[in-house]
Amino acid sequence: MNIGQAAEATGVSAKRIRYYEQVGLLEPPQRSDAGYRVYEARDLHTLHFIQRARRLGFSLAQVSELLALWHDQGRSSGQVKAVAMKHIDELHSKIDELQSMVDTLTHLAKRCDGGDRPDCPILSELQRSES
Amino acid sequence: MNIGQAAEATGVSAKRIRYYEQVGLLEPPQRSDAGYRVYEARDLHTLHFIQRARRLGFSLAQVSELLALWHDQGRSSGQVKAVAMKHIDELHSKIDELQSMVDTLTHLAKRCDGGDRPDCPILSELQRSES
DNA sequence: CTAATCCTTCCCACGACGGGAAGGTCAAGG
DNA sequence: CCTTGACCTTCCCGTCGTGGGAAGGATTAG
Repeated sequence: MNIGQAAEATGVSAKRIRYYEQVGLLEPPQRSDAGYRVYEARDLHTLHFIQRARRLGFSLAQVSELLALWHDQGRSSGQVKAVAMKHIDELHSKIDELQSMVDTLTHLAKRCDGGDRPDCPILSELQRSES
Repeated sequence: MNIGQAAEATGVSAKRIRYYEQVGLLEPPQRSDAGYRVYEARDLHTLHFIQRARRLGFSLAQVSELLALWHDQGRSSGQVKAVAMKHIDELHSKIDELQSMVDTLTHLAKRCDGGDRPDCPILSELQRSES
């Protein structure tokens, strides 16, 4: 199976597959006589795994940890859970940060009439001279 | 006022100030005989403005729009509000995306006992073979 | 035989900076 | 007057996770 077919089968672009190989997430696959990458079923499994972890927002570094744990028969579920919990914390922080931006902006936008006149509390807030 | 003092005064690093100038957010300031950038009060106002807009999560492109509106005497508050509302929408989308990751992960983490045994629903979910 | 479609490696770009090198400038103190 | 240290300048590289595209070889279908 060539890279294009692997991409088709997994929904991971050929570009990304090569990148994952380059950064060490994916084992370098067999090569055909012409130098084409040849993928096996287990490579597709790994790609699916990476794809799902990425959709859950894990960084490639975290995906790398998860892959290592996946392959490690001696892992404990506690190790996996720790990676997940840390990620959940990061997501919560990010959400809180974005939510506070939304709160401030929504408050300002409400006070902005949105008409043709130039007066705008949003700009007033941005140009305020105090901290 | 040199760049270091402007940085000190506004909390925007000298690196960032130069970068904002490079990408056209900030007017190139006067230069001293030796080629040092010399900042005036209005440059500091602009830096404060940029700083606040960045804290609200606007991209530099959006900050650029806001600065243009700020300087445009003929603007309407509706134009400003439109930029803000678009940004609020983007923030909401991002929050929803992150929240759905949190929901999935929290659900999985709850079912993972976190002990020493290797069985882990998080890994099981990631390696699932169906879509 | 040729044309289309694959594949390869390579470099460039994004956004929004930070780090650090190499070199010029300025102010204070000996 | 000279040195030292703190400042400033430009320049290039790295981040993170890709996408785009060029140049060139391989394969396949007609």
